[in-house]
Amino acid sequence: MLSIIATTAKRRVYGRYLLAPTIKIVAERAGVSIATVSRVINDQGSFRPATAERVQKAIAELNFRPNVIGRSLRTARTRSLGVMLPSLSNPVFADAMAGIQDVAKEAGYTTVITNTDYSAEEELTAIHTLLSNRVDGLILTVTQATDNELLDRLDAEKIPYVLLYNQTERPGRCAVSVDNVAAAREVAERFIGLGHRRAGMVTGMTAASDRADARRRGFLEGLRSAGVDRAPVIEVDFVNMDVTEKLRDLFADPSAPSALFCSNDALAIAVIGALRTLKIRVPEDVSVIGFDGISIGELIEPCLTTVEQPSREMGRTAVRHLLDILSGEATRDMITLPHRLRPGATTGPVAAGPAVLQNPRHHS
Amino acid sequence: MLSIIATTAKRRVYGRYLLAPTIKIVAERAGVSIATVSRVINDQGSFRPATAERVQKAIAELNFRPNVIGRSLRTARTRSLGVMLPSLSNPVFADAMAGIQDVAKEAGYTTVITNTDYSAEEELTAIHTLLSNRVDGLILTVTQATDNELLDRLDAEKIPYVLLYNQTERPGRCAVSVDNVAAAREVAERFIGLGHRRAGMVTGMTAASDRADARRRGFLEGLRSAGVDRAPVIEVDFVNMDVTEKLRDLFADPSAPSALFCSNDALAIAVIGALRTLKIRVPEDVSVIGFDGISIGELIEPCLTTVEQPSREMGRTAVRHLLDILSGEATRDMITLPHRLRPGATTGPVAAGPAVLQNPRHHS
DNA sequence: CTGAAAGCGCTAACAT
DNA sequence: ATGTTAGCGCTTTCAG
Repeated sequence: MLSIIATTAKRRVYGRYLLAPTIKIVAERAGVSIATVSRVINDQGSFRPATAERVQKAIAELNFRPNVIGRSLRTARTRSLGVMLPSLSNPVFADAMAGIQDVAKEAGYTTVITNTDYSAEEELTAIHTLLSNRVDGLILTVTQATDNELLDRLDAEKIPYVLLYNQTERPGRCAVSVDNVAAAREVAERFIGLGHRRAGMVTGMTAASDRADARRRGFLEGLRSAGVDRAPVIEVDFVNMDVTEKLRDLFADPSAPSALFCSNDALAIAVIGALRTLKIRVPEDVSVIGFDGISIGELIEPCLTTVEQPSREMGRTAVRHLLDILSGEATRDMITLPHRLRPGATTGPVAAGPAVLQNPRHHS
Repeated sequence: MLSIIATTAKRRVYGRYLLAPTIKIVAERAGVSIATVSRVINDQGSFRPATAERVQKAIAELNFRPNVIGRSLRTARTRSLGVMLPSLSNPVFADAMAGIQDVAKEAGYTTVITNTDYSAEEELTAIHTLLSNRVDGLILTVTQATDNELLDRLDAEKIPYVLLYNQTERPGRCAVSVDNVAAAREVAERFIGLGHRRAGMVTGMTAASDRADARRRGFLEGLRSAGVDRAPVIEVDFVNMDVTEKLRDLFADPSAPSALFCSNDALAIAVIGALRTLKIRVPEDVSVIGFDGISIGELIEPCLTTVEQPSREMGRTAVRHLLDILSGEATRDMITLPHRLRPGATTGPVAAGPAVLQNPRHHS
């Protein structure tokens, strides 16, 4: 099966593919031992400049690239990081990934990436894959960080990881996020400040996102502090996009909200689109605030009011923290980065009359 | 330095980290040889069901994950694919990456990802990294695919790769893309059909993108076929965003274009923003067409007219093709996927009067 | 059906 | 300053 035909020492063939030169080939060509080649490659130990030169020459001529597989097997380190994110289609995660790469590349680490499509089940297989590949550490966004068997197992096995976007009070479980609860509270305060008394929330499946849940809690808390005790919260599965129907039902009610907080920007944009379909004007009839601060939000019309989180910087921070942990230089703690309520044009004062649909089912 | 303390056979420690169990530990626990464990893991060769059961039990109890590093070293295959893209911040590449992952994951391949920030120099180091990691194949978007030493070297070393987005006539250099020239020609025809005679193009650095160059050629060709021989082409470095100044100069001319083709959507969106700053209305004063079909385009106001390319499907196709090549089942050829001129609201008939700035420098 | 053993490419301890 | 050698975890002949 494995047909390695050594035509010459330099051109080894595996099936139809050329096999890359090894350290041994380099050693032969340079007339030194493989140990010396290794020393030169890694610039450690001692060797004469002249020797190094011969080795470098052989390396260049052979187009030799050290096989990190061999190195990893020997050193029990791969200099690679495993990244698990829900999706790359949502710019908030793509931006975070860009930040992750910024720092990882800089530090000489490779990134292996997996996505879960927001499924807790996929998380299991994704992590399994990453760990089979013996990544040195993990950057993870999980559906739920507080009661999570998977994370418990990582803890038990002492596998270094940093959560990204997730927020948890579990001691020793380190994460990089904004303060979702506080941010959502500010959103409520903003609505109240604009005179809204009937405010609601549209959230993705809270079961699939502890962030969404934290934002809901903060929002309701904020409303409550202002004496608003009841607020409709609708959960939409925006993969299947039943947003319009859910909103149609919501606004059929005469006491429908005059302000909507959406648990993320992608959702907010979908909501604004749905409201347009329902002939409900933003912000004249209903104010909308999103969460994430993806750059699209600034480009749509009207420009989206949102809670901005520094996604790229969060990615960078997560890797820095992970690398600190790997080098034993860090205590495992939570890092909270500052958010910012970014003003836009989807928010305004309460409308004179209610935004209720007269005959909801008749609107297309 | 390397302090492996074997407290028991099951809990080996490296520094402060637990070392994962090996096939040898599993073998001891199951009372078989490592060869048998290997057979069971890979379900090949023959073994008694009862034996397999004991092995599986040991695997489960130890939470054993086969070390793919060891496997890769032995088999000279990693079941990983290297992906090199200019950036993940541009949704067009993030979408392609999502497609890449769809198929790679399905086929049991891991993806290692690197980005080049549109720099040809970074391409060298990125590929070096990927190849040092001995990925089985590469998916690449390069600045320039036709005269490219790097690709020549990959060819010489018989390293399997598939280009994505790049389009080249070089035989044997396989790539997945749309027909950029034809698509751009259609854009010109559309403008002509709307009555535009003065059409221009805004393009990213063509040196950094053979796609941009192909689109420019097709566009000019299309105009020429309609008897329009001169068209301004302005190149902008949209990383540094000098778009507004460049456009201000362009529209200072009384014979300024009434239609602009932008070489990609991110640029088109920036151009529309800049035009707004300059008080030039889209589409009343100037029509705009982009390229890519990123989903943001449909959300901005006015909704962007653009050439849609099936990014996610392109990513999927690239991986499928690469896997075919890896298994020797494919000829190395180009795959052209269909594009589609997606209608939007940024295009309209020629305005009555010219869109020339009266006193350009005085506009903010 | 199972085990013993070689060896993938590399690093690092130990010689010299 | 350099060479020799063991062995990282695994697959795969080759024996039995």
